[in-house]
Amino acid sequence: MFSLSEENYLKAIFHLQKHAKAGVSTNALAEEMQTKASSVTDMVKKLSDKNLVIYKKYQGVYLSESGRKTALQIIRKHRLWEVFLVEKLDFTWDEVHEVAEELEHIKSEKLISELDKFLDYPKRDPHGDPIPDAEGDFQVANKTLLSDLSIGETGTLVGVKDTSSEFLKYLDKNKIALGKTIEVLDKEEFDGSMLIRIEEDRLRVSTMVTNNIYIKI
Amino acid sequence: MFSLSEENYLKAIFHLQKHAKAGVSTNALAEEMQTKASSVTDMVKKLSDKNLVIYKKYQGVYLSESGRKTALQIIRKHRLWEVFLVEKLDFTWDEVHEVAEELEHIKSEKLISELDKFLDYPKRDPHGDPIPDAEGDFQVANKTLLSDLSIGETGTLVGVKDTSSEFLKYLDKNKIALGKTIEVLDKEEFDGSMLIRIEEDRLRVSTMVTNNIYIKI
DNA sequence: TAAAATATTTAGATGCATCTAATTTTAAAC
DNA sequence: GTTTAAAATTAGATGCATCTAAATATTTTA
Repeated sequence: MFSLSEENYLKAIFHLQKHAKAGVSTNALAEEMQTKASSVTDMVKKLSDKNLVIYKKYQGVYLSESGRKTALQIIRKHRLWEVFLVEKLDFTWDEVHEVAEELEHIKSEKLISELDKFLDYPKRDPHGDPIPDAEGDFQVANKTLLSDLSIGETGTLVGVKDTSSEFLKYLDKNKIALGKTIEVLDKEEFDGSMLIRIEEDRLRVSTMVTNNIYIKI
Repeated sequence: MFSLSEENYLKAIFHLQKHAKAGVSTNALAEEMQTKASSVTDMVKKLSDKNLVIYKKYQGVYLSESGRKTALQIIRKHRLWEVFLVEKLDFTWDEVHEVAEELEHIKSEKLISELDKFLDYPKRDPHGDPIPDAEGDFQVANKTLLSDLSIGETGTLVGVKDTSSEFLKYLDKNKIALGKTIEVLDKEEFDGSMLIRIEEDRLRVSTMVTNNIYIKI
């Protein structure tokens, strides 16, 4: 069907498209894919020939409907494998990404539908991100960044924005985990840092942290 | 570490080496890999440069110790994934091969050791083939081809040689499965076909069948 | 053992994904 | 609104795995 590289580009465009107002720029894609702008141009042309993206020279790139569908299927696979690794193989949430990056490219409809069933149709991956269903539909959670809460507000931790190993290990160390209740006790005007309560614990966290934690109020 | 193609060549050489008395020939490898002899020569040179095989022009190719180890690790992964697919994801034994061909190339030590644990350290795959351990050691079963049994002899079905979907479906249809007891009731001198008893059932089978079933007496 | 047949290797080309260096287009600054 | 800076594209090259066609070894056959 599609090559490894093509699938990775589609995924990258999908992720960048969410945050961008206009089309995804060549440079942004090059940064995301850890490659050169000229390589991006080449690949984007190929994806355009296959009608996976809409591309006009110098105007950035957009996913087509079929490109979006394909990207969502890859993301579905990635997140299902992450659930498998954590729930069945005792991986920690900071260890799953790399391996899932490989597993997501295995081509078998049956494999994924059976895996989904085996995991009992999970709705979210270990980082709180929604898992698209076979049709590509998924719940868009109404979530807020912790940094946007005011003093006195309380919510549940439903996801993380930064999924780097370093950040996740920091969270583990401080017993900050999905599903826990967080209350904002104080907020420092100067640097935006917060004093928060997580269940029984109190903790001061910087904006590096509060900007990467999603809360549902 | 090694490319997809390199890994597949190592595996192919390993399988052909078992049956061959001398080195594996270029043509045999080309046949196994579904490619041209010239492509084989190129790849074999590359593997030789990496000390994975021993190769002298026109003399065939042998796995080196490190090549053998690598091949066994790939086979280990392939067979563990097959067990997973059958036992956890409800695949049938004729459906697993293709998917396992892809899964076997995922690169993660932890993934495989955890999978092994999750499956409770299986010793054989769904076709009865032994699963090498992390060191590459595996049990060599004392098994005989069904075609080598004489009238009156009884044994247990411990493996299949042909793992094609067609053959496995034929076995399923006739309720011939791993672990079942088989008795040779009669053998036709003319064409080698046999009348066998499998548990309660009686069945006449051709040499196409008896040459592809392994029995432990 | 010389000729014929078969097997294997070499030489040169292709497609894919990538790169560097040079060019062109667009956006920003003055 | 030119000029300058930044972004994007093109042209041409590289490495990998493969191919075809031609050349060379080896094995078989007469």
